[in-house]
Amino acid sequence: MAKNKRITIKDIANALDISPAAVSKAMHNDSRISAKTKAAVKRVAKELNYQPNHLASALRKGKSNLVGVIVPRTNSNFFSSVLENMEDVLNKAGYNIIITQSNESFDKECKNIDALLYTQVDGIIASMANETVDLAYYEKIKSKGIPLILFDRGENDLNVDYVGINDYDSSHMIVEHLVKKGCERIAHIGGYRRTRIFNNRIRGYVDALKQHNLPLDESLLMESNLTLEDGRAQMTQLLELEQRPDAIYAASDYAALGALQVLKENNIKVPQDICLVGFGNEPFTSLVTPTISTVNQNSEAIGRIAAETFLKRVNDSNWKPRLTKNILESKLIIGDSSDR
Amino acid sequence: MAKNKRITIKDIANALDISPAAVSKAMHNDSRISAKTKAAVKRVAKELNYQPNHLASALRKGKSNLVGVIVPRTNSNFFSSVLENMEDVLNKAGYNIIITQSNESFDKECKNIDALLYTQVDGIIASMANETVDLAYYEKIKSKGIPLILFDRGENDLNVDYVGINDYDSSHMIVEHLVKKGCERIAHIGGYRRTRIFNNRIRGYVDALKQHNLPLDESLLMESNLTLEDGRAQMTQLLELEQRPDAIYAASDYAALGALQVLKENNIKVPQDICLVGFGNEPFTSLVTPTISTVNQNSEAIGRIAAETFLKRVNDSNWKPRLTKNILESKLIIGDSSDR
DNA sequence: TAATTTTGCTTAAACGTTTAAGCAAATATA
DNA sequence: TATATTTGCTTAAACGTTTAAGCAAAATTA
Repeated sequence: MAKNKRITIKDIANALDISPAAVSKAMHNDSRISAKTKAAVKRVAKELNYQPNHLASALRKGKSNLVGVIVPRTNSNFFSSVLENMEDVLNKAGYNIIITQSNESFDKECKNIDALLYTQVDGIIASMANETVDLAYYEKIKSKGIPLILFDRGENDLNVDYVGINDYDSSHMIVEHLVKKGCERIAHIGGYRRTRIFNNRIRGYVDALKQHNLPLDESLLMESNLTLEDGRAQMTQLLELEQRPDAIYAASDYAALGALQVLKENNIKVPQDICLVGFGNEPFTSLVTPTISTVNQNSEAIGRIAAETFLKRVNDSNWKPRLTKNILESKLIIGDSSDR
Repeated sequence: MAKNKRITIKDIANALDISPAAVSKAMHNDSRISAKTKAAVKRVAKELNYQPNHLASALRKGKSNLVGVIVPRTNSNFFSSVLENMEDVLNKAGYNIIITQSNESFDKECKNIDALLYTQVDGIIASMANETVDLAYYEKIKSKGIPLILFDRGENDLNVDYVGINDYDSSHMIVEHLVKKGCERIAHIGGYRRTRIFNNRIRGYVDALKQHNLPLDESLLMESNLTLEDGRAQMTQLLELEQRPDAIYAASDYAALGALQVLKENNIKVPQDICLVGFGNEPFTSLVTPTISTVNQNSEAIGRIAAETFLKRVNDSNWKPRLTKNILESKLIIGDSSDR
């Protein structure tokens, strides 16, 4: 087997004694090529084990059919499900995706953007790292004139397409659920306000309390990175209060799990003594005892719609980027941790 | 801002009234270009916001500096950790990675391989889908003359580099641990034998029993896909036996968790009545009650070493692929589920 | 001072495609 | 039968880089 010799369109042309142009057209089923030639070309291509060179065609056409995707990390159920659905839609439209992880680091995110632009992707679909505040790198994407679609972790100031759930409403929904269960001192283990989605969750929490005439106790509202350890620390702090909360709403399932561990260690009954709700529908929420109430973020739809939005934009040559929000329904999944 | 006009090396050349070749060389710090010209080129490049075109340089150089990676799915802790470490090593060497998911489907895997070859990746690092038996597509990679590195889920018959842990020894280690805890009827909820790693785990289990003079009871050795549901079903089946097992060794943490749920539902005390060990070190093993004993597969090292192996192969122009196994140490993590 | 080497560029071709333009032969139309 | 149209190709240029080869000017050596 010829190992180093790459088979090109020219080899096929030579074999059939026609021009490379004819081969190219035959491959693309050009109407000006005879059925006979097309068949011959395809036969020889298969015989020689021809593999089209993407680099050459992309260079010539000025289009790579590659879409760059940036996610904080792939290892949550949410992101991997988003990716799977995104890939499905894009593959069917002839695109391949390049997945990169920012690991929540701003630096890494910038490097990823550079690498993707360098690879000449036709567009970028991204969920921003928690750290990211400076938007210059994202502006760089826009200035290249390729579509930029944000999902889950977005930023209004970029004025691009956004796909996500309504965090404000979801928060509202959770508080409402807890109030219905008779809770009156609801604590919120939230994310940092500088991240839009966490800010919205906090706003939803605050407004829902107000609506139900519950006082806002600042000691019950805390910000953190929402890791399991953060959840443990914040819960410990909450238990030290003179007036303990009767419900915990954590803005991530990991933080909720941390809180649950501390509650169990202190022999506090969940949900009898304290109700608990998380956010994100991580698989483990249904695996632990008690199962944790949580919010499904509709990852399938987010992935699909983000991909479809990209396709719409890339096919509309005179689209000018502007803030276009696509807000999807989220769903409260009631587990044992708040079902009393 | 010029939106559609792409800045090329020619624009820089024109601005400075030098040749494009000089610009290219200046960018690459060629020793035959004066420091003055280099500085000017870099200044103008920054001013014009020049972005090198990867497609053109890759085409010309016959090297894309892209590595394709195929994993069953990204959403396990194991694979995302492998990916993170792989990316780290490869980025530092000037490579970017294209991650694709097979979703355990043979069809999808073939499509992924085609897409990667089409994108002209310089090599492929893969962990095979469970479904994959036919190796023709992997042979296709080899026939292109680019390095193919397998990890975790490999296949001896392909005769390429492999990085993974010693599943046989790990199994041995688990059985030994259970025997030490006084278990005598150890069941194995295993994967299908046709997958090499699961076959090795079964062999390790069987041989370890023999070594400890324990009888091999065929009703205690079962094969499945190792999902949570499989774990539940198999555990239920095991409880129906006249002679129940006193220990369960599941070849995946998910199956172990399923088993644990059934045990708890039947008020069987773990580890007092039955010991339980899983495999894979999924995060939830340390989150549930009792924590599940499991095996750490050394994902960081696997990722790093797979990447380094690729670099070695790609830089050695007269390397001929042959079976080269790099077997790493695994580590038993003893949780409450088998610590009695 | 003359010969040699080094420096700093330029020219031109190449990578593998695609595509606009063109042209002869075959076919259809008048 | 003469003209127009369609069919089925070919030619050549282009996409944006890199690089081998070459050449004049400057610097070094003899």
